[in-house]
Amino acid sequence: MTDIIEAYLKKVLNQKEQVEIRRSEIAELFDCVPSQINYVINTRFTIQKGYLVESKRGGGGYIRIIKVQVLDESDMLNTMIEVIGNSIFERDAKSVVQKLYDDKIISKREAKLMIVAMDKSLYTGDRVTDNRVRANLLRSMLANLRYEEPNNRKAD
Amino acid sequence: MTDIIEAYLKKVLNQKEQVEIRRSEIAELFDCVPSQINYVINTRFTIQKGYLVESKRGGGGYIRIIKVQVLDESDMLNTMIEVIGNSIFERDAKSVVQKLYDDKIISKREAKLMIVAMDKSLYTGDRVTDNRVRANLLRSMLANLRYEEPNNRKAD
DNA sequence: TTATTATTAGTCAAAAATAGTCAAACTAAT
DNA sequence: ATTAGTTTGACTATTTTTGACTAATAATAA
Repeated sequence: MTDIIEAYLKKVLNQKEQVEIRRSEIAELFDCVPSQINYVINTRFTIQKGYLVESKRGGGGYIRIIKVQVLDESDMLNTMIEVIGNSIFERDAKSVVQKLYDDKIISKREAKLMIVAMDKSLYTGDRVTDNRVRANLLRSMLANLRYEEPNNRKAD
Repeated sequence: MTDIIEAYLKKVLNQKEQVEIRRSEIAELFDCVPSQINYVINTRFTIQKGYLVESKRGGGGYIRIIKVQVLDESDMLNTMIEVIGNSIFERDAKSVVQKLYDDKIISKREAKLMIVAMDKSLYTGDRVTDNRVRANLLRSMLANLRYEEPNNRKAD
């Protein structure tokens, strides 16, 4: 069943850059429970496989799958994400950003944006919490740099 | 329905600086309850998205939506820093970043970096703390942009 | 001028309409 | 037999829609 739904979605994505579905409709179409759709998406449309997923709940809700291009620097970024782990000092975080800039993975403006966001003074004041939140932020930002969206995609 | 009404109002605002409506008329036009109009305005025409709303009750009452005019980039950044204040929700923070992107003050990559950094899931889990830290981060990042040379983007 | 009524818009919370999570049960592959 | 992958459904979270009630202003009557 997962394979069938995956194939269906990929067929659509072969024609278009993105596909937008209503979860319950697809579930009905393939006669399965709605959460099956989440399973398909979580296992087959991951960022590693080159897909980005957005969704909205409530009236007019949807799930949108977008094909993205995984960039060359992805491997290096993954390595850095691992190095960051779940806690990082301000000093080390700034070094990571500096390295990205030195390696020309990010622009100067991007580097400065990221560096100011690593500053201790912005956080809670609790060292353990702060290092953890900082790591979360930095990892998320790096993860975001791994891919590029098609530029004709519908704005949200 | 919300999306349809939003699109309608934005279309009018594309031609003019402001739009003035009679709540009951628009509700009738789209066949919805009047308070739906308030919902659209409260969620789609916020100050974070660059709109001001004025209204009057009673005979001849109206709702007026005004596009906020800012002079230049630095002015816009200062305005947004004020709007952020010392606490901001994820949703509103993302609106602010989106607005800066729409106005071409930041690039798409910069916008994405900032938007992922606003995500609730990265913080402590305590709402009050998180909104405060998020505001600190966003204000710092915007303040930083004031002193940078404008980015030289090609085509995003 | 003051009080009353009519005409608007605003607020808030309940209900409805979505999607997400998680773990137990099931199935297939080794 | 064991393990990994899949299916299912109960429960949760988010967003929109709806309507009863409230508040403000204008128009009218006293």
